[in-house]
Amino acid sequence: MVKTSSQTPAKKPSGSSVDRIYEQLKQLAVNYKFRPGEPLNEVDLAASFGVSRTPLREVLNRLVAEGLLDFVPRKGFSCKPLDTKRVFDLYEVRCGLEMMSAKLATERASDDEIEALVQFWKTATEKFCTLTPVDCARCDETFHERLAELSQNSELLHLLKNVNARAHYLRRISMEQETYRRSTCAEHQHILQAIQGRNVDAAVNAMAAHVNLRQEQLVAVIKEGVARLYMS
Amino acid sequence: MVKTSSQTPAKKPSGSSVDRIYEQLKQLAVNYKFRPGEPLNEVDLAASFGVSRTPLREVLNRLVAEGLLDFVPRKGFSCKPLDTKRVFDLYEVRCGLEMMSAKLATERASDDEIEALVQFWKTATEKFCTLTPVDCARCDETFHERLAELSQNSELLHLLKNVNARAHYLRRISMEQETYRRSTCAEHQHILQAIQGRNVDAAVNAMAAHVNLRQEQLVAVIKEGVARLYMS
DNA sequence: GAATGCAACTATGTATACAAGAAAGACTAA
DNA sequence: TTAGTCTTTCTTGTATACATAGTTGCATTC
Repeated sequence: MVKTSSQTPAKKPSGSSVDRIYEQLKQLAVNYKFRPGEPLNEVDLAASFGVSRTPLREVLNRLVAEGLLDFVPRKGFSCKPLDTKRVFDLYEVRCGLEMMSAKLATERASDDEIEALVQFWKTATEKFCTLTPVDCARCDETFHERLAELSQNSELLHLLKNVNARAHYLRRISMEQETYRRSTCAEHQHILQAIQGRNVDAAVNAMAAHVNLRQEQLVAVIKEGVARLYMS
Repeated sequence: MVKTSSQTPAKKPSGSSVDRIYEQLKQLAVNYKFRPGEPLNEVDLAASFGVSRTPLREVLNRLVAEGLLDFVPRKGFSCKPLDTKRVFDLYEVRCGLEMMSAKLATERASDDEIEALVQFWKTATEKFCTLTPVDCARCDETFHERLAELSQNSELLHLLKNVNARAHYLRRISMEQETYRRSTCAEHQHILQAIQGRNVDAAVNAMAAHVNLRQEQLVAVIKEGVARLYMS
């Protein structure tokens, strides 16, 4: 059972319950605050958010559809387990989507849009190595999602955001190694250079190399990572 | 308002309500039995399924997360509109996923698995041109999903199923032109030959050509299709 | 001591009631 | 007539109650 940030459930401010608890519960899920496979007790969870089971279950159903939780009828909701195969598959799909993203961004983004992203990453780079792994992960995520926006394909962006959410915890693990924090900056710059040069193949290859490196790393450290899940 | 198949809501057989109505409602959504943008009245819809609003809303939330319906707080659920841009984006993403699928299947499927798919399509081909457009669409969908299974990547398969569901109605439109029904058989065989020859590039290119052809056709006929949506 | 069956308990599935926000309509005033 | 506002009605948001399936633990029996 996870404690929510506020220990006093007696507050119910603005906006609908569903809106409020959706984001909170999603954060708990993507950060694996529940142990993999852990069954979620609806009554306890609802109480910890200060709502009834009805809106909670609506949120849980959404998260199941997004692939962030599991559900078995008459058994209930549970945290999605993480195993090597799933990590591999997730990153393989991510790689494919990111390659599309790089290709389309190179073909479609305006010079100004590219320049804005370059500036964003230049600013990020300066502080990147001083950030916590969690903030690095978030920063990295933002970079990739802003890049996907340049593809001008909202369906692609949506899918990539979903995959990124599911890979969020993995990205955190990845960013805990200083080596990878450091190489991220160079690799992103490499990708950006290819896009600025309007070189589709170079951009796609740079992106593929970037994601594949993480995939290999993650599959390698996943056992340690999974072990750590059980400690937290 | 859409009438469900059973006009007598007084039956409640086995299985949970959610399980039962999920599939039904999904079919209504993917076949655009609701007009694009049409608001869904929860009370009426629940009554037509013979259930209360609680399980209905759980299903609706799932379908929103799957991208099959829209939702605006305090306004409710509505059918997702179809426009040219969305069709284009959807097929562009589909193309990318199918190319991944073809690549991985070529690399990973066993000879037996490929042979089974070849046999499946040989059988399908014989009756394909005599089928209704709806059955053609379903058959085509099955082919692509079975191919995706050979990629041995369940995340890819899951994403592709989702995209296929959202494109289901478009596929039906596509299959209404006899030209496209006919060319589908040849193109699928072309893809299968490349996979059997373990020629990754050929398989990917054949798949890309296959999907892109539909994309172009659909973007062209989408106005007519959308008009027809309002007639049905 | 192990296994089977019963009983109490726990958690999920669904209906219903009520609260509250939006929409539609009616009435008044300019 | 038209704009504006008030009222009524309809729809959604959420809590709660109850039904039912699943689980646990204890007792009885072999």
